[in-house]
Amino acid sequence: MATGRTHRPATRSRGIPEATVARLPLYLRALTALSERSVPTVSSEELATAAGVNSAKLRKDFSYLGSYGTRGVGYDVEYLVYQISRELGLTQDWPVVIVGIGNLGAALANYGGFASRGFRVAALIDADPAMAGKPVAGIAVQHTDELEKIIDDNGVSIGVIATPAGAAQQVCDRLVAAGITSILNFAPTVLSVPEGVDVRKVDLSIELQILAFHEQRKAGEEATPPERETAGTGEPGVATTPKPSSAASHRPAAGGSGGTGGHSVDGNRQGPDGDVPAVMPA
Amino acid sequence: MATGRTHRPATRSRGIPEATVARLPLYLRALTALSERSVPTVSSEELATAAGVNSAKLRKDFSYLGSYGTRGVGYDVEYLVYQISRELGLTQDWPVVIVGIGNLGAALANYGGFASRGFRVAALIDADPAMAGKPVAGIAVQHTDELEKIIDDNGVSIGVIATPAGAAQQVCDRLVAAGITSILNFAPTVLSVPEGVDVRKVDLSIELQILAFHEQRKAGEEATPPERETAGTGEPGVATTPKPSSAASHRPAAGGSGGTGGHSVDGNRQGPDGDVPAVMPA
DNA sequence: ATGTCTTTGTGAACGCGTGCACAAAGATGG
DNA sequence: CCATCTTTGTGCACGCGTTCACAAAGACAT
Repeated sequence: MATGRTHRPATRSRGIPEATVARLPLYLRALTALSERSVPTVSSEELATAAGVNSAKLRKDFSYLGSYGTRGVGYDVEYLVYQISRELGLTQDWPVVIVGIGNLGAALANYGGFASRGFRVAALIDADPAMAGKPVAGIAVQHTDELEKIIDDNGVSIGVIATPAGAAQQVCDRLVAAGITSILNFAPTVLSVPEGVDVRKVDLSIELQILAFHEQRKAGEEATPPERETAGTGEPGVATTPKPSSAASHRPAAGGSGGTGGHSVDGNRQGPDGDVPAVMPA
Repeated sequence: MATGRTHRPATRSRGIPEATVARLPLYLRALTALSERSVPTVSSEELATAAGVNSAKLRKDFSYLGSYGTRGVGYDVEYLVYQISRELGLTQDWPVVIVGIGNLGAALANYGGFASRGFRVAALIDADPAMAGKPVAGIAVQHTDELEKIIDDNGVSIGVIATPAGAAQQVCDRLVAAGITSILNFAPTVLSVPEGVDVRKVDLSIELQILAFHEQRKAGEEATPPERETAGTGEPGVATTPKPSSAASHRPAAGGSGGTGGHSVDGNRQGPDGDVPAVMPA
C-alpha cells in the first residue's frame, strides 16, 4: 500500500501486475536465503511457505516473468534469484539520497538492508546548517542548498524523504524539479507530484492505527456473541448515534473526552454507545 | 500491505472492508488538520483532495461507518473526527512495547506520531545487557528477560519488533506467548504467528525495490517504442534467456550468458542480461 | 520405451475494490 | 410553501487479484 496518489495504470504496458511486483522482493529474499544455504532447487510449495504466501499465487506470479520452473522438480534457485533481480532492476546500482537526517533519517542511513540490495546511499541531506559536515553512518551530511547539485552530479533518481511533515512537500518539489522520479516518503503527509513520478509512503502511525482497529475488534468480539447479525447501518450496539443537527455547534463536547478513561470500558467492546457522551454534544 | 501471512477473513463479520480501514487514518489526519484550523465542515470533494483519494471512494468509505454527512453541506469535521477515532479504537489508550532498540528502534521511540494518536510507549526492550537502564527518548531500556512481566503488568497488546531479522521470530514468539495480539514488524522476515494474531510489516528495502522496478521501467520505456507488443514470455529485448537445462548444472551459465552483452543494450534499459555479473556468480 | 509420479503453468470462477452516475436529501432563497 | 441548487449516499458495472483445480510437462524407475 503506497502511492496514495490517484491511481495509475502502473505496469499496464508490460504484463506484470502491481500486486505481483510487490511480492517479488519477498520471493527474492527467501531465495537469497536458500541460495546462501546452497540449496539448488525449490518447489513452489516450499518457496511459498518461506515467503509466507500461497503456492498457487506464487506460481502465477512467476508465470508473469516467464516459464522458469521445471515440472516435477521445481525452480532453480540461483537462476530465479537472477531473473527476479533483473526484473526488479537490482542488477544495477541505484544511488539514493536521504533528505531529513533526524532520528529516522539517521536510522535509514545506517540500515544495512539497502546496500545489500543494490541501493547505495549517495548523500544525506538536511536543512539544519549545524548538521552540515557531521558524519552519519560514515557519510558527511550536506546542506539542502546542495540538493540539486548532488542529485545531478550523482544521477540520482530515487529520493527518500524523512523530514518533518511540514517540510515534506517542499522537499518533494525540489527533488522532483531536480530530476528525481521515485520517492519513498516517511513523512506523514500526502505528497502531490506530477505525472510520471512514483511515490510510495511508509507511515508508522497509520500502521499502528490499523492494528488498533483490529485489536479493538478482537476485544469486542470476545464480549459479544461472535457472529452478530450484520445490522444494516450501524453496528451491533451503536444503532442510531444522533448526528450533529447540521447547523448546530460544530464542536462536540470535547471536555469529557477523557473518554473511556476511568471505567472498565465495558468488557472491552466499545460500549453500545455508552461512551458517546465523550464527544457528542450533550 | 502488510500481514504477509496467509490471508484472513479480516473484517468480514462487521461490515468495514479492509481497504477502507486502511484509509481511515488518512482521513483522520486530514480532518485533524482541518479541525485545528477550526474549519466546521468539509465536502467529500475537499476532504478527498486533502487525503489524496477519489471523492466517490471517500463517500463510500464513510457510508460503511454510517450516514454522518449532511446533503448539500458536507461533513461536520469535529463529529467525523470522533466517529473515525472511535471506529479505529483511538478513543482509548494503547500501550505498546518496542523490542530492539537499535537505530530504528530508537528512532521509533522518539517518533512523535505515536503519542499524538493515542499510542503510548510503555516500554523499550533490548537483548543487549549493556543497553539496560540506558534512557532512550526519556524511557529506560529494559532487558529482554523482563519482556513477559512488562507486557503483563502494563496490559500491552501491541508490540513493535525492530530487531535484526535473525531475532525477530524468536521475539515474536515470546511476545505472542506473553499475550500480544498485534505486531508491527520492521524486521525483514516473514513472521509466523498463530491464528488470531495480526501482523503488519514495514519493510524499507522492499519499498525501495518496488520503486526500482518502476524506475527501471520508466528508463526502459524512453528508449523503447512506448507500446511494445506484449510479447508472450520475455520482454522487449530479453527474448529467450535459456533456462537451466533441468538436471544439468543448477547454475545458469553465467559466464557465457554475457550473450547479448556487447551491443547497445538499448539506451537505458537494463541490458538484456549484459550485466549479469553483478548478481550471477561468475 | 513405457508408465508412474511429481510439480508446474494456467483457464476459469469468484470476490473485493474502484469509479461512474444518478436519485434522494436537505439547505437556501424567494 | 415552492423552486433551485448543492452534495451526499449508493446501485451498478467493471477490472484486478486470488484461488481452485487440472491438464501438460518432465523426471525417474523399470
